[in-house]
Amino acid sequence: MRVLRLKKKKEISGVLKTGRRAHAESVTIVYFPAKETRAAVCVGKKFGKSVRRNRIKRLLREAFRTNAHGMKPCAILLIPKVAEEYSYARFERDLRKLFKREKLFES
RNA sequence: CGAGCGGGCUACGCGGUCGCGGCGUACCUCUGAGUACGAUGAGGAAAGUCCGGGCAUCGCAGGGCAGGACGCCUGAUAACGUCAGGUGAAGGCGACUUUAAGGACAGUGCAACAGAAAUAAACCGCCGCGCUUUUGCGCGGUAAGGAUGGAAAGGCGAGGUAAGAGCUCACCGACGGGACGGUAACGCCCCGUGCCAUGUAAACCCCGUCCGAUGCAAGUUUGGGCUUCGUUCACAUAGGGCUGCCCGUCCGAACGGAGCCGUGAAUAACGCUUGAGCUUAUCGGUGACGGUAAGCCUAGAUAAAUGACCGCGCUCGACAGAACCCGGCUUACAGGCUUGUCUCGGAUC
RNA sequence: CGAGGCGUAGCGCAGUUUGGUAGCGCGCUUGGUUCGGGACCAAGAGGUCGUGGGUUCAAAUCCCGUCGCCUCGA
Repeated sequence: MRVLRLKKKKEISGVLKTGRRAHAESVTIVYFPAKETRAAVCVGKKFGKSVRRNRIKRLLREAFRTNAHGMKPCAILLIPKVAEEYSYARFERDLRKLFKREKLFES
């Protein structure tokens, strides 16, 4: 399935204001119920140079994409935490944990 | 064999599954977009933004001052602060490397401390004369020696002298003139001048050359109509425009606020990738580079696309991600491959 | 994309224009004063001048490169 992206600044700041937060070891999510599932990844300058930032975005995006099946539709922000090392396995594990805890799966 | 020097190339590869950007074709359609297939999709530095240009706009912008950049010569180039070939200088046994390398009789400034003296001369010395004659004092000559300093009046040897001194001579250096070679920087040879005068222009400056400003968030198109108010100006003055200023020149209109309806508004499209383009061959040139022919089309996103997992191989993979586009410079970088009538040392024939 | 500024002792700043000695305040150490502490007085320590080159006899200062931080404009 295709994951829609969350683009507009208004929408993002809206989610940040009114959304619900949940934290894990490697990532924080902020979400708000919506008509369709739309996601955005936030990686600022503090994470390093562009190659490093791109790497984080790709890992996180991929982890979200492969685990977003059967989710309740919502607008969601994915915010990684600053760390020495980033791996796909850790992002995937933490995202699954968060989705379960917040009961975002429909079934 | 060892140690070097110079140049060039490359930047993990292959296969499978899932996924992303734009493109083409086909299909469906609720006109929002979607589905399938196909080919395609980051770099040598994409980086830093240090230079140069294209392109765009500012009413095509002429002159002067100010300001900035550059600075051996010749060439290459669209242009350059870049590159190539040379000259001089410095370093290295050498291959070779480095070089902001115009001007200090146009002027101004600075040279701390030390030292007698820093652009001007005599502290200790040395020598002569006079006095005294144990020491020494005075006058004069001198710049060889000592001491200070980054720098002390060309260097070194010989002659010469009371002691000395380019005072004289040879060699080297400097300056001036001439011949020859070279497009030139300059080289080399000959002759002359005993050489009245330091360093610093990455101090101000002088000379020569060049520079209009702003930058793709440039800019173009679409999206709007009505009412009302205000400011400046149309003889001159004044006002306005692309830079700090002045002169010249151009303009007849330009700008701003409020309300109503309408409204996607850091929005959509264009700019946006065919270009001083790339590859191969060949010709000219020492070379940078240029000419000709054939072939090729090779990212174009806009919160921003290259990833994840599995398998195999090896040397176990560095620095690092296009954002208008080119030419350079600078900086970062695991390694691997390759090359030379190249250099030095050792051994052997 | 473009423009500008800063980096000096543990902290906050002078010194850079015009090159020769790095200084001020707070803090620190030692001594004095006090019954003791504070305040005060006296003495002292402490700086690769962000970093790598260059110019110069000599560089915190002049020039070039580079690193980090901050601010501003579109």
